[in-house]
Amino acid sequence: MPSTRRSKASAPAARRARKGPARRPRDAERSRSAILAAATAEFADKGLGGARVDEIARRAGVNKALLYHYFGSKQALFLAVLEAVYATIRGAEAELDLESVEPPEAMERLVDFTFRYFVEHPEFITLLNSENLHRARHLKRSKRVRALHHPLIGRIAELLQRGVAAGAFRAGVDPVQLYISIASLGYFYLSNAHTLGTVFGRNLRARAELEARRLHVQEFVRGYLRPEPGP
Amino acid sequence: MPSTRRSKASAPAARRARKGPARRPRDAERSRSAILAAATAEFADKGLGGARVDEIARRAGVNKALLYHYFGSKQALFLAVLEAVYATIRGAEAELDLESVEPPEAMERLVDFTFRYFVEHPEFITLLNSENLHRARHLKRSKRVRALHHPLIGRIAELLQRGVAAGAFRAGVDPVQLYISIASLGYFYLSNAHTLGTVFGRNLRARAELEARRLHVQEFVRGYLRPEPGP
Amino acid sequence: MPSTRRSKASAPAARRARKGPARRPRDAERSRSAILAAATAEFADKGLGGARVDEIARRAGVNKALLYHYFGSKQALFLAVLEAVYATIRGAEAELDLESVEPPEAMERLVDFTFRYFVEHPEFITLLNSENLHRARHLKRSKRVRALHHPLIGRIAELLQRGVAAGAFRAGVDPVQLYISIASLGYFYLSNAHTLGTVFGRNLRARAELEARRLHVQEFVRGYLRPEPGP
Amino acid sequence: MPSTRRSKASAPAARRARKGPARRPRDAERSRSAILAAATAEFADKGLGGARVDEIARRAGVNKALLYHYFGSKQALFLAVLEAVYATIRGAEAELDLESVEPPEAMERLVDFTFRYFVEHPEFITLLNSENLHRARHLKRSKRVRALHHPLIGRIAELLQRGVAAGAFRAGVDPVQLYISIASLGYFYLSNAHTLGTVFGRNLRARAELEARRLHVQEFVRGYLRPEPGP
DNA sequence: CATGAATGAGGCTTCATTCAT
DNA sequence: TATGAATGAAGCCTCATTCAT
Repeated sequence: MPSTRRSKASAPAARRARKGPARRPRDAERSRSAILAAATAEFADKGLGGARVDEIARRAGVNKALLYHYFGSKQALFLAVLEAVYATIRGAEAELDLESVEPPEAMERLVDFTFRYFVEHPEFITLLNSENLHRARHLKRSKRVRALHHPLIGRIAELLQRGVAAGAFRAGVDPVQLYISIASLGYFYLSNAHTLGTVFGRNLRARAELEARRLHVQEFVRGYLRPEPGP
Repeated sequence: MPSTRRSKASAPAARRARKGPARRPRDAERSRSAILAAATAEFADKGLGGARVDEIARRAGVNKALLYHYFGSKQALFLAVLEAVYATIRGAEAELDLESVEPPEAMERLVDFTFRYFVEHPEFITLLNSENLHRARHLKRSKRVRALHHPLIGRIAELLQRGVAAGAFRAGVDPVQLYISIASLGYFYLSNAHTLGTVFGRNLRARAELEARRLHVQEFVRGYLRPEPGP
Repeated sequence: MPSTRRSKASAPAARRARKGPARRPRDAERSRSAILAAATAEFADKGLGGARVDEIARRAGVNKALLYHYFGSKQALFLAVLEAVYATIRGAEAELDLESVEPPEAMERLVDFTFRYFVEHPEFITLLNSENLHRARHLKRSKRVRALHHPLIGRIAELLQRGVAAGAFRAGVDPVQLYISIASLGYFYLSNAHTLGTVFGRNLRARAELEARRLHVQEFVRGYLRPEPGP
Repeated sequence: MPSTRRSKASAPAARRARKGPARRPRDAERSRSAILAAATAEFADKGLGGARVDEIARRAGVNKALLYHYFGSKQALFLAVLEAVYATIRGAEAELDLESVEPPEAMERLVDFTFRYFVEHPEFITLLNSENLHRARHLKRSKRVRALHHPLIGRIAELLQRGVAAGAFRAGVDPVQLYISIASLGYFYLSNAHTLGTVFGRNLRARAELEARRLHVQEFVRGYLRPEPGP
């Protein structure tokens, strides 16, 4: 019949004969997370457009069809990846315990965490760049993501208040602007490390360069937040 | 396309008759720059991977084969675009005349120029992001680009020196780090405006938001550069 | 670059080396009609769903991409085929010259033409069945097709009038109903020849059976059109 | 699906305890007929090629694997559907009791039944069209189906004889041809209602149109069967 | 200089079917 | 009896690139 698929043949025997603990154990949860991990890597490496569904399935060790079974489409998978990486960074951030130390140290912690997180999670940067190229089309469909960011701004606002009250920080700083600036100083450096490194003739991902940058960023934020000298 | 085509058979004859060997000496240049402009727009809009050669040719009003005739490949065209946008921004920067004003004002000019340039040239941001996704593979092949950046750093270094000497700036600031930071504060805000806007629930490209950001960046840089209070 | 295609290699030399008059002579019109012919055959053979674009391109001797270049999509190609077959049958019908003979003979001509056309153009039947399975979705988009059918009904109406006036036909016959009935008697027999042949144990496409059916249809229509006997 | 599933673990135990070896003796039958009903609807809606096994299982509220357990393949299921619909129409036909009324009325009943059955069972038409597209490949494998049609022709032959004897019908009519014609006049009208409706600009499935067609068909058959006027 | 015709090589997605429990 | 997990084999469509004129 023309419009129907032909039947298959072999392969199951071969699979059964493999070694030990059965490679694909019909564990739905494991398959799902393998796909998500593979997709994160692939999307981070090549962007949404450049990523290949074939490659994601291969990396995950599953059939392409299973990927569609679980996630529906390449784009839906991309959104799932975005939600996952956002949840991860915000989750780690939430454990910083900024409330229990003095404002200057708390701020230093936040700056350090942010910079180091970007260094250690380059996928975060490429994924967000890809999403921005697409004008946040996917993220806008997500309800989970916005909820993740309210607490972050709340904590920064509180930290600023404490610092002002203690005479450690200048007054009048918008917490959203500040957070964006803190992120900027690390994000842009890393996101654009290849072009900046090329035009300035430096390897910005070298260990010493990274450390120098981290200190510069710390000093930059600290310097800005210094209170105005009294009259 | 209609506007760039001449009527069927008459024009070429007229052309050939004009003045000897130079055949249509202007049209070649015009086609070339039309392609470049179209490519800039298309690459900026969709990234390198997402851009379509068909679409570039269509926007330029020329045949696809002509595009290949002039540029050889999509990637070579992309590099030509990158070189062009770098040349443009560095050229504009060079006209800032930072040397003829006091250091604080010169710095303010530089910060303002950088921020406004990014706002007014969104293509610059997307193109660089695309090139970074590809690990600056194209730019590394370019000899012209590195040469463009030497003067920039030199001028910033000189400006810092003048400022320190005048007691207006803190000492010990690396001009490369500073330039990267100045760029960061605008670039990241704009490059990630879609995702940031989504997660923070603000339209970061609104006129008022842009102005607020510009002032924040100015203050951020100024605050950081303040000299340490004397003992 | 991940998101771009790799370059090709050979093949053109092989093509040039082939025999005589260059198989693909860059003749747009010829390619178009080859595709249309191949598509007609393939759609007729397997239906819209069962037809394979690959197979159509193969039958037409062109690349699949060219097919998309000319027709846009499988469905648009299907509509082009439908329009072509409708135009063909209505065109042939228009040449019947029903006006110049006596009504009974004219009617006989029309019935004969219709039956024979279906016999000789089995693709017409399968294509229409396919389109009906899809609820005429494609045809509804066509503006050309409706215009083709106005004249047909007009001519049948006129023929009926002439026949009634001459005392040869009964009065009060709706030309649309009549046309549908004439078509029915051949169409259904042929469209369902496989199942009818199976359940009745007869080969309905055998020459003798076809001839018997044709005569039956002629007699059926003639019998129905006989005027009521006077009181 | 929810309504066909029992609560998690309790039900099976209760079942097993019921009365020895018969485990859930009714559910098997119920699943089977649910699948058949779902398949009938899906095949009728989309044709054999367009129907989706997933969708059939979903409509039936069972797992796809169960469908394969019962029917073996999509094609075998299609044949089961065909056999079922043939059995249904022939069964209904058998109850017409044509023998107990005068020939003209009996014929009218047959024509009416046939027309109305097609109107009320559109699935019958699409299923047969699909099977004919596939050249009756499935039906040919069925032994049950041919047996269903012998009686039908026998009864029509008998009816014709009675009618001729009574002077109500013309002589020399082949019962198979007549049956095919009766079916034609309704089947084609309905099978091709979408394309005919489109090209003639009428909604042939509107109630009034259907009634007009039914009367036309009645009159068409009656008119044809009128005896020739005596000399 | 310029073009329309043509194509090979994928890319995303779907689907009938089987496996392990 | 019944299921959720898994897959090989296409199917439609796109795209960078080349050819012939």
